[in-house]
Amino acid sequence: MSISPPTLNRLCLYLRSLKRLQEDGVQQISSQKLAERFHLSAAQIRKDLAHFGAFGVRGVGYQVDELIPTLTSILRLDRRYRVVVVGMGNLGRAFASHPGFNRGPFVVVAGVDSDPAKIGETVNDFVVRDSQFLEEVTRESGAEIGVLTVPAHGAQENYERLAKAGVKGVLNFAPTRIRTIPGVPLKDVDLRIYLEELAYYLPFDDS
Amino acid sequence: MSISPPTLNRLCLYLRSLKRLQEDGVQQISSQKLAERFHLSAAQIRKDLAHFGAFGVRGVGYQVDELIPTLTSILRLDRRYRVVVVGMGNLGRAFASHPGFNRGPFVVVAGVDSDPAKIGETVNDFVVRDSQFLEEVTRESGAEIGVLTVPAHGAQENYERLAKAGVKGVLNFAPTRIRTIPGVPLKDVDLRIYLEELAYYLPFDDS
DNA sequence: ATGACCATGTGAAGAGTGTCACAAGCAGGG
DNA sequence: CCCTGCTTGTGACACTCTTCACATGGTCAT
Repeated sequence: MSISPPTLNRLCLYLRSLKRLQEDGVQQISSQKLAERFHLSAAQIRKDLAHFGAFGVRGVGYQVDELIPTLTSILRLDRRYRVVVVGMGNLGRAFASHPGFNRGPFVVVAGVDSDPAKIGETVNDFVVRDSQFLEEVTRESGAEIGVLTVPAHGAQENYERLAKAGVKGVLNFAPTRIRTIPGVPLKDVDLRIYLEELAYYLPFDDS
Repeated sequence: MSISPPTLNRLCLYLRSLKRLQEDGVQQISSQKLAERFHLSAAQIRKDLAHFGAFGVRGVGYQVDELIPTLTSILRLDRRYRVVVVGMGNLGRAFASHPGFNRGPFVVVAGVDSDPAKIGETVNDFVVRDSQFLEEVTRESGAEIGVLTVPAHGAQENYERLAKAGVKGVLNFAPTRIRTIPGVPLKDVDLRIYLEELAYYLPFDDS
C-alpha cells in the first residue's frame, strides 16, 4: 500500500496531534474536534484514515489509544532507526542533541566532521569522528539513515559514500541537487528556500 | 500577480541554479540543459518562467545575466530582510552563524533566549538578549522576520509577541500548529516530520 | 425495543498541478 | 534572401488532490 506524499505528511501530523491529546488524557475524539484543535480539515482526516481501513466508530469518533499504534505501524515508526550525521556544525549538533530527534524512533548514533577542531568532541552519546572514516563509522554504528549537514560542494560525494556504506536513506540539508542512486531515497530540506518562500508572502510595503 | 506554492519553490531553485551557472561563467542556457544539470523538468521551467513574460530567446535559450535579476525581483529578494531568532539553541545558532543565511537578502540582526547561560553570549554580530525583552529587541533591531526555534509549548506565545512587535512573517521550527494572525504569515518547518517521511520510503527489510 | 442523534466512510464533483506535443519565431549559413 | 535547425511559449490533456454532501451504521436515552 502506497501513500502519496501530502497524505504521508498529514498522517505524521495526525500522529503527533493524537499523542498530544493522549498526554492531555483525551480518550476519544471526532474528526471535527481534531480538525478544530489542530487547524486541519475534518473530511481530509477521515479520508486519509479510511484509506487504511475503518478505524473510527460511527456516532462516536476515533479511540486515541487505538489509533496511535495503528498510525505508528502504518508509518513504520514502530522500530528504531539509527542515524549518522555528516557535518557536526550547528545544524548537525541540533540533530544530535535535540531531544525531539533523539527520543522516539530516531537515534543519532554517530557523527563525523572534517574540521580537526570538532573531531574528538563528545556531542551526545558519541564522539565525533574524522569524515575520512565515514564508511567505517557508518558500518560500525549500523546506521540506516544519513543526515547531510555539510556545505553544498561536499554533498554529492558524501551521499555516495553513505550509500556505499549501507545507509538506506539520506536527509540532505545542503543547498544542492543530488543525483540519487536507486534504492537510496533522498529527501531535500532547504532552509534558505523556506526563508525565501516566507519573504514572498510578507505583506508588501514600500519601506 | 500571485505564484502558487510549488511554483514559488521551483523559482527559488531556478535562481540558485542560475547563480551557480553564473559562477561557472555560463552566459546562456536552454531549458533542456538547465533541466539536465539540476534534475528538473524542461517544460516545467519554461512554463514557470513564461508565467511572468517572455524572458527567453527562441532558438537560443535564456540569458543567465538577465534572468537572475528578473527572478530576484519577482521573488522580492532585491532587498534586505532583517531577521530575529527566538531561541538560541543549536538550531537558532545555525541560522545566526551560517553564512548561507547571513549572506544575501537575509541578515540575522538579533537573537533572544530564556536560558541565563546563553544571555550575553556573542553569536554573530549581536549579543543574545533575554527573551523577556523580545518586543524591545525586535523593535530596536527593526526585524521584519522572526524565526522560532523554541520548544513547542512556547511557540504560540512567541509568535504573538513577534506579531505585536511588528514582525511581518514568522518561520516556525517548533513541532506545533500555531494559530495565525491575519497579516503575519507563518511557515512551518518540521524537521522531525522530514525524518519520518524519509523513514517511510526506506527500502523495506526484516532486520 | 425503539427512535433521535451523531460521526464515520465514501462516491462524485471541483480545483489545481504537471506533462506533452506542436506551432511560433529567431539565429546563422549558404 | 531563403532555408535549416534549434528552442521557446502555449493550448490541450491527464492526473492527482481536495472538498462537499449524504447514506450508512453505530450509541444512548427513554
